[in-house]
Amino acid sequence: MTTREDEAGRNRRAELLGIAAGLFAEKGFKNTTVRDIADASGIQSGSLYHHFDSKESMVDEILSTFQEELFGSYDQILDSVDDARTKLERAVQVSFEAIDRHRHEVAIFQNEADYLGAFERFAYLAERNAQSRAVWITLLDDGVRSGALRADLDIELTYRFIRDTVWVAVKWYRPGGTLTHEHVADQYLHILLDGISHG
Amino acid sequence: MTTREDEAGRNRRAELLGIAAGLFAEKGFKNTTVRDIADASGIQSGSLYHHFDSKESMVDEILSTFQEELFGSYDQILDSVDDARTKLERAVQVSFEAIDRHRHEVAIFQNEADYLGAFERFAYLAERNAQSRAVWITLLDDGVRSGALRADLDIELTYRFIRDTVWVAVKWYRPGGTLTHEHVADQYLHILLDGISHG
DNA sequence: GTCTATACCGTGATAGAC
DNA sequence: GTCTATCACGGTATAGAC
Repeated sequence: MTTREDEAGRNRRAELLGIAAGLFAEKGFKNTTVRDIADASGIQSGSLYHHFDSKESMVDEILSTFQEELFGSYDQILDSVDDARTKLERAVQVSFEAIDRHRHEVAIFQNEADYLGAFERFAYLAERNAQSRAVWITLLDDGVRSGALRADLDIELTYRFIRDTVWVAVKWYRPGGTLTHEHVADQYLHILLDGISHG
Repeated sequence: MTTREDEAGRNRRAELLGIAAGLFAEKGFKNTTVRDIADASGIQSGSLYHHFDSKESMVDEILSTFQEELFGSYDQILDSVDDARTKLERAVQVSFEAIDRHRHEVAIFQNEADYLGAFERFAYLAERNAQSRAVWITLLDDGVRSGALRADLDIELTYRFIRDTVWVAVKWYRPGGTLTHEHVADQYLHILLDGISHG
C-alpha cells in the first residue's frame, strides 16, 4: 500500500537530492556545505537531517541510483545482436545521452570519484570503473576482431581516449542549448572513426 | 646582486611551492589545508606564513608561472614557418610534454580553474583560457584552409574534443611509467588525424 | 626560518520544542 | 517536517619568542 504521505515523502526526498546534486556538481562535494543545500531548499540545515543521515548518504544515493541506470543501458547494448561498429556507436550515443539527462550525476562521478573512493562506503565506485573499462575494451576488441576497426589499434590507449573525451564533455555540454546530445555524439563519432585529416 | 641568502630563499620557496602543488593536484585546493602543506614540508603551519601571504598566493604563483612557460611554447609554434599540419602536431606534442613535466600544475588548472576563476585575483585564468582557444582555432582554421584537414569539420567542436582529450590525460598519465609522453602524443595524433575505423 | 600559542570563524551533526 | 540552539572540531591566519 502506498499512502499519500509515503509518496509526498519520496517526492520531497527526490527534490532535495536533486538540489544537492546540482550543488555537488557545481561546487564539489566537500566544498558544498549542508547549509548551502538547506538554503537552496528553503529550509534550515538541521531539517535536512530529518531526511538523510549525513551529507555522505546524500551523495551515495545520488551516485548509486544513477550508475544502476547507466550500466543497465550498457548491458542492453552488449546483449544486443548488432554488429561491432553499431554497438560502439550505440555506447557512445548512450553516454552522451546520460550527460544530457543526468549531467549533475555525471559531473559528480567525474570530479569526486577519486576523493570518495578512499572511503569503504564508496568502494563500489572503483568496481563500477572496472566494469566500465570492461565494456569499452570488449567493444573495441570485437571491433578489431570483426575488421570494423584498424588492426594496429592500441586498445588500452584508445579506450582511455574514448572514455575521457566522452565524459569530459559534461564540463561544457548544456541541455537545451544550441547543440543536441545526438549532434555531439554524431560529430564525435565522425572524428573518432574517420579522423580529421583530409582524404 | 644575488647573495647566498637570496638564493637559499628562492630554493626553499620553490621547494615549498612544489610540495603544495602536489597536494593541490591530489586533493584539490580547498581540500588541502595549510597544515597538510606544513606537515609534508616538515615544518609548522605558522612557519609557512614567513614565505607566503596566504594559501591563495601559493596557488597563484604556481599557476601563473606555469602558464607563462606554456603559452611561450604555443607562441613559438604559431610564429614558426612550419605547415599547418606540422604546427597542429607540434601543439599536441608540446601539450603532452607539459603534462609530463608539469602534471601538478596542469591538474590544478584543470580541476580548480572554475572555482578560482570566481575571484578577481584569478581573472587571468579566464583570459588564458580564451588565449588557448584562440591558438587551437587558428591552427584548425589554417589546417582547413590549406587543405590538410577535412573541409566539413565543425571547428568549434573539434577544438573542444582536442582540448579535452589532451588535458584530461593528466588524470592517468604518469611520468616515468611504461608510456612516454611522445608515444601518447603519437598515438593520439594517429587517432585524431586518421580515425580508428578500418580503411 | 621556525617555533608555540591563540584568535576567530565555518563546519557537520544533534537535541528538543513546535 | 521544520525550527532554534548548541556543540565539538578543524580551518586560516597572526603575534611574538627563539
